Amino acid sequence: MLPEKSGNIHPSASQPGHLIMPAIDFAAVPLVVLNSSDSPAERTERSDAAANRRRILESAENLFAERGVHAVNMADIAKSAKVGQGTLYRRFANKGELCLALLDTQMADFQNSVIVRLGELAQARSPFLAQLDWFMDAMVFFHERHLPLLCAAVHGLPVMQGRPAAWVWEQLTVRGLLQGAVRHGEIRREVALSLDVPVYADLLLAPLQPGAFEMARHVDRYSLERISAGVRQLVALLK
Amino acid sequence: MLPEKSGNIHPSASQPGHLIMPAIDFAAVPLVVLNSSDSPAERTERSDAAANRRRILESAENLFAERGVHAVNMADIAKSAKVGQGTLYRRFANKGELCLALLDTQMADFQNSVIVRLGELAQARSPFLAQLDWFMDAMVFFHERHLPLLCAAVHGLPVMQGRPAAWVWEQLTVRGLLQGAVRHGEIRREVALSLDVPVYADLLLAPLQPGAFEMARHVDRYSLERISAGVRQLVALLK
DNA sequence: TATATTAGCGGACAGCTGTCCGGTTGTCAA
DNA sequence: TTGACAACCGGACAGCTGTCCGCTAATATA
Repeated sequence: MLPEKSGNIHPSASQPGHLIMPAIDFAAVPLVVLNSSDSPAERTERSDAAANRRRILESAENLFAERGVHAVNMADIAKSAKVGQGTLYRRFANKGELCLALLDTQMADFQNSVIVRLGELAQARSPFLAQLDWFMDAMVFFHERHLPLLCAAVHGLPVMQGRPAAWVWEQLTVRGLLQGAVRHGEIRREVALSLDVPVYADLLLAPLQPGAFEMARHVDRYSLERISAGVRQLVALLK
Repeated sequence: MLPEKSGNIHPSASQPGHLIMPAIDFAAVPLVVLNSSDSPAERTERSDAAANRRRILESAENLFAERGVHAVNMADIAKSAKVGQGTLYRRFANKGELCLALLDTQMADFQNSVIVRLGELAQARSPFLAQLDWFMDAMVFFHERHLPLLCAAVHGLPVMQGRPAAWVWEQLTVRGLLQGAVRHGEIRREVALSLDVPVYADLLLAPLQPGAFEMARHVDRYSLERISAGVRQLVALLK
């Protein structure tokens, strides 16, 4: 009767928890990190279920690489993973969630490189805006690389409830770097006074959203360099 | 045999041609307009087909208003319009195209008000950046008003080929105003030198794309005023 | 008005998505 | 080790989307 007895229905979609979340307070150090995985609150996953989840993700990755994301449907994935459709849908409520789960694993690698690089820049006393400049450039290339999966993810999600974990991380990172720039006086005074940091962070990220990015790349045919330069212009304008 | 004998397969989706396209050269007057409708090249529509199209759009609009866009499917619309499904799909290849067609009619009204207002501002010798500021604000409220339809449109489009006419108009208008600002020296020199007008136009519009806008409104819960202020900040930063 | 041509029409249908439910298997406590 | 319970499994199925194809009706021509 109680609909939410055991928490979320599809715990596994984002369960592996590769993604490392920045801490709440970015003021001093923008990338203090928390690892949300292995949360003791969550019951350990049954071994057969874990094996199935691994096989599903592997199969999906292979099929996507073979035929392209579009040409693969859930039944194909289930068959290739030797799993019933019901089982597949238990773990991933739809194709969008599956894509997001795959993205999470890719994103984890990206995150590591970002953390390393931002750490270096921070140690070299690089301004926050320089760090943000580098980050946005890296993001442009990362989104390009995973554009098909990103598009399939948003398209496959029947209704967007909440922001996927990967995008929360991006958002928090940009906010943190912007906030750092504000506190360190890297932004010209008249702008800093009226700057809405959370909103500006989203304005920086909006062009990288699948819809906008797809349009820019495949309709307007902008090069990655041109897009990156444009986005980083938005950073430079704050100086 | 020849697959494109008679031009496009679904001529009626955007056929009514309410949308008024700006001329190519925005340099002097940003909103010189061309009306693409009643093109003599196109064969006149058969009367029964025209009646059906009108009934389909009416029915869709009513059903959407009654139950919400999500809860209405193509079969409902066909039944309500007293038309077979084959007929419905002949005019609108999918729900997304139907939504875009409905949006076009809404957009036409919006365009008229924009043209009037920008004309007034231009006559009062308002700077281009002031016109752009007003335009972006108006756009925020317009997109808010039609957000469900916009979301359904992009979601219902199986694959995005080309930019919908309505968005081309938005893009050209922003580009035109930006270009005007550049030519009239309204932008500070060091920015103007490196400003990529087409890309910057898309950066201004990206936050209004359904995906980003939906996120800003319903996940981050930013008010319209806050979003508008943020977007207009992007305009102000050029000064 | 008669006829040919062509666009339009609509029901049937195939493929895909996401759900349901009876049966099965792992996990925990005794 | 054993029993009880919860989680898991997977095939069947219902709903929706988009296509196909034979039939109908409007338009052009004589």
